[in-house]
Amino acid sequence: MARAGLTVERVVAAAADLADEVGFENVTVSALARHFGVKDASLYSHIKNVQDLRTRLALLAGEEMIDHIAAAVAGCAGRDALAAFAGAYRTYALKHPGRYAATQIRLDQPLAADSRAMRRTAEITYGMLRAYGLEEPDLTDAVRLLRSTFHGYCALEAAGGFNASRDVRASWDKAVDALHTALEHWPREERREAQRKEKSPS
Amino acid sequence: MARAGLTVERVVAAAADLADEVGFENVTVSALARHFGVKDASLYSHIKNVQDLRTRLALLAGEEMIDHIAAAVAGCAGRDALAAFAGAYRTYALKHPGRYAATQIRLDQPLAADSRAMRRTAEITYGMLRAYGLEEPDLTDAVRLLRSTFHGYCALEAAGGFNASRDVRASWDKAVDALHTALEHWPREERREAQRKEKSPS
DNA sequence: CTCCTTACCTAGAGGTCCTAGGTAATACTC
DNA sequence: GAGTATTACCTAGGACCTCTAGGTAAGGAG
Repeated sequence: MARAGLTVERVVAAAADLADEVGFENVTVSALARHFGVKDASLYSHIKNVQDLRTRLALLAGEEMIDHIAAAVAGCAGRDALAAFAGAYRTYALKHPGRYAATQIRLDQPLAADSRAMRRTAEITYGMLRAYGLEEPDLTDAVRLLRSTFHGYCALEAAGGFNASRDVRASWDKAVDALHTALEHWPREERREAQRKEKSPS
Repeated sequence: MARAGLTVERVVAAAADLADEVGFENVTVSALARHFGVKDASLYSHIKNVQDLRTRLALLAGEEMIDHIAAAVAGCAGRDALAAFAGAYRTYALKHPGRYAATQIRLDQPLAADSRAMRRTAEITYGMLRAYGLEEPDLTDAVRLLRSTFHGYCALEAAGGFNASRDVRASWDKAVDALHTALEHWPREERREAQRKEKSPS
């Protein structure tokens, strides 16, 4: 009986491909075993359990995605960096829906939670935003806004949440423009007070 | 043998509560049957299959959520309406994580896809945005931006995606402020051209 | 060529989804 | 209240999934 030559890396890589094909939630040990022409029990010498497989897949996808984004952002600043980041983010999410879904699961192992990919993502995001001259806590607020919008948009688009009446790519570009505007006119305390006074008599 | 008195409505309602307890993806026919003290096969006279159960749950949650939002937005306009919408959205999503997750699944039945809840949500959202004087296609773009940010933020927050270093509620308020700013300074074609000229010599 | 590691196996328990066909509790009719 | 129709709920069983325990054989190291 010829061996399939399984290793953790090959198993996780195959799981990633499978995730992009059939969806992250449909990545099953059995399906993976079928893909290798092997019994499911055989995979348990390489992975601890399904949870373990998914965590490894999430880490792989996280690394891949931030590499992709970092390459796009390199050498850009300000609005260009934002557009590059956004474009690379959406491209990856749409091209690799299963891997992208994997990046969104909660990693309960605290060791995995601050992986290299996590730290790099934070670095690049905060670095990109420094051009807008924000300071804490506004910087964190802005990061959360960007992450939310990017993730929400890609999740909705991938789930078919947008009807086809308007080009989805065009809306994305507009959203990125709007975020750029929001970052440039970031609401600071004095602005908000002023606006509140302005509208209070109404 | 005393009957449990099952009906479709009771089953779906119990599924909704179960979803909020254990998460939408963990709503299973078996668990639901256990909750009623009944064999799983018995539920299949009330629901077609798991997919059917989830679709019904999604429709229920969608109705509930838009009712909650509509009540909050009633009588507000402009920035207040946006804040009320956002607040009600996030409140519901955090209070009913399972139901909220249900609202995000893809409804493949075209009949269910434009349900009453869907149409009401669209009405209320577009109505809220009319105060900003946008026209198509910018209106659709703005709706997509709001949906994305709201959904993304709640999804990330519910998944524990934000660390506790900064108050999550405060970030949310800032994000809503930023969206308001973005809507007021919505990037129109002439603005973008002007900005492009402005920065092109750099 | 032997030994050791390990890739892969069989067997089996337990959970989930779902169908087919049956029994009994309720509601409806007279 | 007796007979009838409806349906809530049952048992039995197949298919697929996760995961454990313990075994066999393929490959490399000496």
